Amino acid sequence: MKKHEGRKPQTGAVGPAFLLAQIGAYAAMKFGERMASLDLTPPHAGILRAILASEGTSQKALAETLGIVPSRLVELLDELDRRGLVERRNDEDDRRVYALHLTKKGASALESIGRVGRDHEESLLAALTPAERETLTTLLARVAEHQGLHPGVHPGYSKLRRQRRARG
Amino acid sequence: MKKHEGRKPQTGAVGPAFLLAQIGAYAAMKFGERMASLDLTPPHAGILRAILASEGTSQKALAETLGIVPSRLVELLDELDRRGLVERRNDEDDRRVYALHLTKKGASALESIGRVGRDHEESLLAALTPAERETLTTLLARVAEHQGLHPGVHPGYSKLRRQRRARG
DNA sequence: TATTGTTATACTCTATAACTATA
DNA sequence: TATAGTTATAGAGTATAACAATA
Repeated sequence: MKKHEGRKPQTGAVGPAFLLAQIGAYAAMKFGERMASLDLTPPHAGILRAILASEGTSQKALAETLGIVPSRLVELLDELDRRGLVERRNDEDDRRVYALHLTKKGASALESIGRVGRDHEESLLAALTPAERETLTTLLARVAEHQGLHPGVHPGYSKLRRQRRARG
Repeated sequence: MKKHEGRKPQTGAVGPAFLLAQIGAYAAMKFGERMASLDLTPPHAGILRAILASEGTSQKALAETLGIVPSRLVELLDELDRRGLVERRNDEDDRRVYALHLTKKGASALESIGRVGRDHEESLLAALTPAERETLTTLLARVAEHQGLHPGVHPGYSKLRRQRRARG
């Protein structure tokens, strides 16, 4: 059976770069599903984590850290605030800024998020042994670091997806 | 050594699942940038690849394969058609359907996409040795297969991102 | 005059629903 | 009556720009 005709050119659809994009999108989607069970979204999780990491931060600084635009952060915080997971405390020195804090409820939500995240991870990597997961994590961490990705900051597509189509 | 006090709760932001989502989004974004230099988008690349893999397929079948909705495929094909990369040939037997084919120009574009993809991969994995890339690819392929992801089909977020927030 | 947080608005992407022409 | 492809419309998500209060 002549084969050389039907052979497909290598278009990169099966290499590691494609696999990373494919699995990454899948992982994000699955995590979103699990977050929905807590009535939260992945961005909410990132905000709660970031506030824990630097209690008392301002919205400006937090937006900077997460790589999102302040106006968007407002709405996300509105929801967390409304549900009593975060607090916007007035800053005595500068009355323009809010100091962001986690409430008890917020800390507890963060623990639930952690559980959900571990379940998610377990399920996602079910095909691999513990040693293999270790190897994978190490390799991925090196790639992330080399690319200058900030630990714990998901590029929600914020900054970078900028350049659309070149010409019309 | 007491550990339980100062330790930050594990929220899963540094584990492999998060790294996969983070790097995956980054990889998709970077690939999109490179595709823009060809005045194409990642979905266009997927369509060209899929048509090559099954020349003469119908829009319905292609939409099914790619996991996108027919109405969306129309617009993407319109652009590729307008630019002479694909052809919609009339099917003799059933005049409702088009048989999709790659033009010479389309095949050539696909080769450019392949080059772009290899450059992309090289740049993305620059931190790893060839042997490590091999290891990474193998592990990722096993994860993808175990999760039932179709080779070469990016879940553009099509199907799955469905379930929004639970309650309002 | 510059800055923090907010509101109003616009744009992109993608899906659902209504439509046409064939079958 | 059902199906392939198309057009019209709507929704989610995110950004930009204008704004009010404070510095």
